[in-house]
Amino acid sequence: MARRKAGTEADNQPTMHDVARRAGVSQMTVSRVMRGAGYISKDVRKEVVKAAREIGYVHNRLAGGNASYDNPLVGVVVPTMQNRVFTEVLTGINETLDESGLRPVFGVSEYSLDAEEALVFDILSWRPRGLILPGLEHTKALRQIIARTGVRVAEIMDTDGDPISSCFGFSHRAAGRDMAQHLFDCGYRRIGYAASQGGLDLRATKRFEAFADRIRSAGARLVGALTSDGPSSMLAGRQMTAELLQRAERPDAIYYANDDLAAGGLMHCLAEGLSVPGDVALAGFNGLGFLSALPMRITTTETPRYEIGAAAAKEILGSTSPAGVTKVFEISVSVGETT
Amino acid sequence: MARRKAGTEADNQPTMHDVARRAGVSQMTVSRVMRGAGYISKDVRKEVVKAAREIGYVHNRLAGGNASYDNPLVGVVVPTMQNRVFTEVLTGINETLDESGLRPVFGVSEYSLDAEEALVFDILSWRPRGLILPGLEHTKALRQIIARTGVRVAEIMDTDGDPISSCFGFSHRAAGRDMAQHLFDCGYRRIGYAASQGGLDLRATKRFEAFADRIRSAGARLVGALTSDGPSSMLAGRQMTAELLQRAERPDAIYYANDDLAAGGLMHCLAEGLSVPGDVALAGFNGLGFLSALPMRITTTETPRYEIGAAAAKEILGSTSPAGVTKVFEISVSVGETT
DNA sequence: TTCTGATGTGTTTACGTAAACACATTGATG
DNA sequence: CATCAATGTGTTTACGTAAACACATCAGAA
Repeated sequence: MARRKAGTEADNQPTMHDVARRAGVSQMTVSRVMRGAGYISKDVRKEVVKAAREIGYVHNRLAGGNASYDNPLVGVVVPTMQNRVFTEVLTGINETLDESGLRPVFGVSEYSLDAEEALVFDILSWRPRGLILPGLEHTKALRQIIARTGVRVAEIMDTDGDPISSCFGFSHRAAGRDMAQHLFDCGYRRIGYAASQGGLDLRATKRFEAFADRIRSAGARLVGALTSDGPSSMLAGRQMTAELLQRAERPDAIYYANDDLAAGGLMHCLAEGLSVPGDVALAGFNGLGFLSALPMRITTTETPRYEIGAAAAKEILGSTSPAGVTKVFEISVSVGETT
Repeated sequence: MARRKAGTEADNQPTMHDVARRAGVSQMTVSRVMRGAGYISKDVRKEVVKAAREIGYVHNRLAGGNASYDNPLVGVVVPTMQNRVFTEVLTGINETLDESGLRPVFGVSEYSLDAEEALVFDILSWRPRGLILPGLEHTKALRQIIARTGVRVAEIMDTDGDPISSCFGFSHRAAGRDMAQHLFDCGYRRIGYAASQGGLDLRATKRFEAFADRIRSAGARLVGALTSDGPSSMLAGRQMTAELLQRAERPDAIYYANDDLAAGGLMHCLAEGLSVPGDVALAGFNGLGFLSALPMRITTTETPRYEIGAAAAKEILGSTSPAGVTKVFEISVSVGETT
């Protein structure tokens, strides 16, 4: 039987040797069975599996894992868990990794690049097979350590910038510009804007900058831009909408940093008896599924969250493409209609 | 310099020995600095940190990790990522673990106990410090392996059942019963019910059973119970509500398995011009924050998602309490009012 | 028939860290 | 002033797995 630090009571976990002894084979054979690698005869495999089950052996990846560097962990950093967008990305990542027996180790950066750096240093200590990071902006130290360790990295959600190696996303500048154009084309001229996260969301900022540029160059006016602190929520959207609509120069359309805020805006309108888009048009971002359940539709930009997560995960587990893959996903403005 | 499997090109990651050589100390001293354990003088610490930074060394937990069994990984299984409830639980878990330098490795079971079993076997191969599992129902094999390995386990969300060791949650039967009583006390007598996940959500089922019992024993009638497949969503809630309200015996109150479904019901009512709770009362479950942004309030049961996650995480990292902790959190029916 | 490559199993050793133990040095305590 | 505990650092060794290599056996090809 395997022993462990003297005195650690009944903490003697079985090892491959124990399984091997019981099955009458060598430890190496057990290792091959556990990993499903190499040639193993049906009979031996059955014996080994049976022996392992009988003594309650669980494969220990920490052990040899440091001698062989093929570690089925993938580090994943997301900016927040409060936004459905990232849970959908995570779902795409998780399902794709699952198929290949990889497992995500994750951290939440709360939109802080310094926190992201600390997270990545920590996660790298697990020698992950790859890293999935949000956005293209990172600290210098983070870029350095990634270059030094040579870990495979997939950046996601954004393509406006300089990727470390591969990235999967779309252009937020284009998204902002297109929405501005769309609102202008629909005849709106006094535009409001509402965001959250206190401006830490760099991709939302990119959208807004491109949006504002186009609004102005087209000849419309940005009549108010609010940013709330903290995570985005319907409530924050509702409150900012109320504030925007009380202004002297009242907007005829409002662009929100995301659908949650926009839906909150819609709730304000419902509560106040305002018609959408008659009294004020609302535009969100992401195209989350719950929009289709609302009593009125709002305009939004459809983004492929699940697909981005899945593509990034595939990149990590792929043996192909050493570096330099940039996949730009299609996004499309979907025009809301009142039901 | 450290070498690695011959021929693996520039894949020679530095080791503690390299750092030690550069800093003029022993490998063990580097180990102590990296872990922040043992006694280290300020000067030596500074030298070591500097040397590590210079050569780009990242601590490798896989290596010695198998000799010492104090592994800062915690396995976390959630039934779904589609429901805000679990992302809030995850947030509580993550933030609490973060403070102690632990990291979650997670898996999604999709409400399947067999999938949960497979996930746990996989996660156990990382020799996690502990395991956080949803609910009290698990496969026999899972219970066995947990007993065999002696891994610390915290079950969460539910207290109606027989915990493996410690559990953190509340009684779903009580929640269902209380809501039934509340609706009865308010005078509702024809009650509808709507759920999702095709009945796989065992905790929702417990709520419903206790709810239905009380409804009947109190003398009201359950006039319809619908269950949609797939994850819960506002859209599913809206559709089921439409269906329930078309029935011959039209419900005067509807209980939903969660707030998303209930909010969908509210959207149906808004779209149809029905007054809530005048024409039909709606009751959800969880008390999610977005309810406060809706133009009308619905009744719900407040559950402490974040707190449950945080408590479970604390239990895992606590050296106290070898086993047998059951913490039942308060839940409360919060009555909706029309704004 | 002999050779060859696929199949199946064992032996030896490396992996990089951390525990265990040993041993200075220092400052405070009695 | 001797003793002791706290502080600081080094040496040796264990951890459990998987790579590398070795060596059978066997079927089909040459």
